[in-house]
Amino acid sequence: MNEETERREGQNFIEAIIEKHNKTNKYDGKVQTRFPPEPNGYLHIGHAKSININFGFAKQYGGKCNLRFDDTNPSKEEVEYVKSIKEDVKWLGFDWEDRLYFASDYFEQFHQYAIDLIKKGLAYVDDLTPEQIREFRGTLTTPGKESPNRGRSIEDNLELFEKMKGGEFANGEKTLRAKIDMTSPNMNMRDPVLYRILHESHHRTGDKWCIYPMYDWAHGLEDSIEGITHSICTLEFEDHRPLYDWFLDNLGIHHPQQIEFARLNMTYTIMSKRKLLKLVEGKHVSGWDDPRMPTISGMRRRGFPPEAIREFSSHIGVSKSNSTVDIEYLEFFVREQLNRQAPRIMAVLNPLKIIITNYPEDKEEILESQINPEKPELGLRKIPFSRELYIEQEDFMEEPMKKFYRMAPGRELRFRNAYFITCNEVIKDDNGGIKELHCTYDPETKGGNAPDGRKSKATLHWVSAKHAVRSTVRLYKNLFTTLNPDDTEEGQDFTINLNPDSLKVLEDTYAESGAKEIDPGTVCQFERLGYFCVDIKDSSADNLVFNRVVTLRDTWAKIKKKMR
RNA sequence: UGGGGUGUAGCCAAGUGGAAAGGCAGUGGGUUUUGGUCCCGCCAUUCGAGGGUUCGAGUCCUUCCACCCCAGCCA
Repeated sequence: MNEETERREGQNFIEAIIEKHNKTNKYDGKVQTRFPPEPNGYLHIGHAKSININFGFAKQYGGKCNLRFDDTNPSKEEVEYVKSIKEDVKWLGFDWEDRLYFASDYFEQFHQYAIDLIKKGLAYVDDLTPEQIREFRGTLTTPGKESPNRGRSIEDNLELFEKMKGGEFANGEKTLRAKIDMTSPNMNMRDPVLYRILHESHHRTGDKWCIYPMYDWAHGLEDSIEGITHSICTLEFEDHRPLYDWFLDNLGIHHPQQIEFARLNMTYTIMSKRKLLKLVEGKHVSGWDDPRMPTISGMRRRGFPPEAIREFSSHIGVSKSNSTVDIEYLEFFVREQLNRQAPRIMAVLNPLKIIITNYPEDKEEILESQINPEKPELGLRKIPFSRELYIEQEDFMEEPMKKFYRMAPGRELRFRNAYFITCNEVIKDDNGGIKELHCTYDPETKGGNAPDGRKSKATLHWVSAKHAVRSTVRLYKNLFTTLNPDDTEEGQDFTINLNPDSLKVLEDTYAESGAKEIDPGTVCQFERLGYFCVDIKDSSADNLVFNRVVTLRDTWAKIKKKMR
């Protein structure tokens, strides 16, 4: 086996490349990466994968990762996006320290490099219209034709380029193009445009420029200027690599290695910024940070911990195969993290009233329970108990089905942290609906244990009616009903697959009194139900609003489903 | 019918000629004051398909098939 390409098990292909470079000293053992978003939208979970890869490899190999805004197109980019991107990267737990860069900071250098290329006879000013350029480019199977302007003298090109820069031409009137090969089977090599004229002001450079560099021209230069060693991007740029290399080789400047990996796709999720924008503008969601959005800000608001997103990102791996990760895999990491960190409380989403007929009307007790059984060191919380309680409607069946071992007439079972309680009577309303349950408690079982060793088949959560905090709970489901929202009939668009039930709001819910103390943005576990996050925008002291992050794993739901 | 990529379990993904890692999902059991957590067991005689080389092939050669990307003055 070749020493230099030897691979460690469990290693991904990028690590193999980096370690090979380190061994051969291609970059003096250095690793310098960058995360290069265009500020034209909010970051989403797919970007999180890229962020994790770029910052992760830098850290893993003792290098650094820059945050660089690739702001070469003034017509699409906005400061609002710059702000949100910085916030999101930071929240995810990554630090670019003092290395915050903008492509627009390099415009002057790009311009110089363009002049170098012209002087080398490798770039020319073209007068062709956009339509003509397209015609001359040829097709996938037929070669292109050279522009009649391709043979202009270096002097003419220099002069015309200067005039382009000076604003003497209208938008689209001229371009600067590289002189490569109009017959290349790689379309990117058919004299790509380096500069276009855009009389528009830029969010950072204002009206200083009216010519703006194209991605292919700018990106390698940005990487080169910053001393990037490994320029990691997504698969669709694979056939841009020859061009990336061409520019850097012909300029004779520092030449990073471009490496392409497969972007993240997830089931029931749309990942294109353009489409996410459409959801926002079409008011299908409340904004970029709607908790149903796959954006970082949406997930943050939903209550996904950054640790979970990082763990997810590193567990999905890095490869070149186009894959779609099951959204449940993300939820697994969310649960795993939240189980560790979330304080527990009890809350009832669909209340059913219980009256403990043998419990004195005016009596109240303060019971105790662990804040988080995974972290006993956190201690106990206090929970009030009284004669009237609420339990979950789902936890009672008048005629219990097989394997249902929650509450039913005549049954005794444990109310969590409280008492063994027996259901004696079902009180109905005029329509025959269940109004309330009359029960009795066993005072000997305080805390939830029977001194005689009696067992309970189930343990229910409950809330004291008089102490409970009435709150709003928002239940979220997948935003789309289809595995791949882009799968649509001819003439339809992905919004047809929007899930009408992706948001359900419950106004009549009751949480343990301690819920009032929970800070916005904090996630707690509603025992037996799931994880809920106090909404950072809409929650207030007099109206608590919870977002459901994810449910708990629900074995009972599976059993029910199987029996049907 | 040009060029560039990718095919290993339901979903991710290691494996780079010498006994098919791991995670998720699923499934069976144990513990449990959350039908949660945790713990243990099971879950690919086969790697897109065929042919070839080899003592030996997921790995090498070859033919074929499927899927993704490219014809912006977007990134």
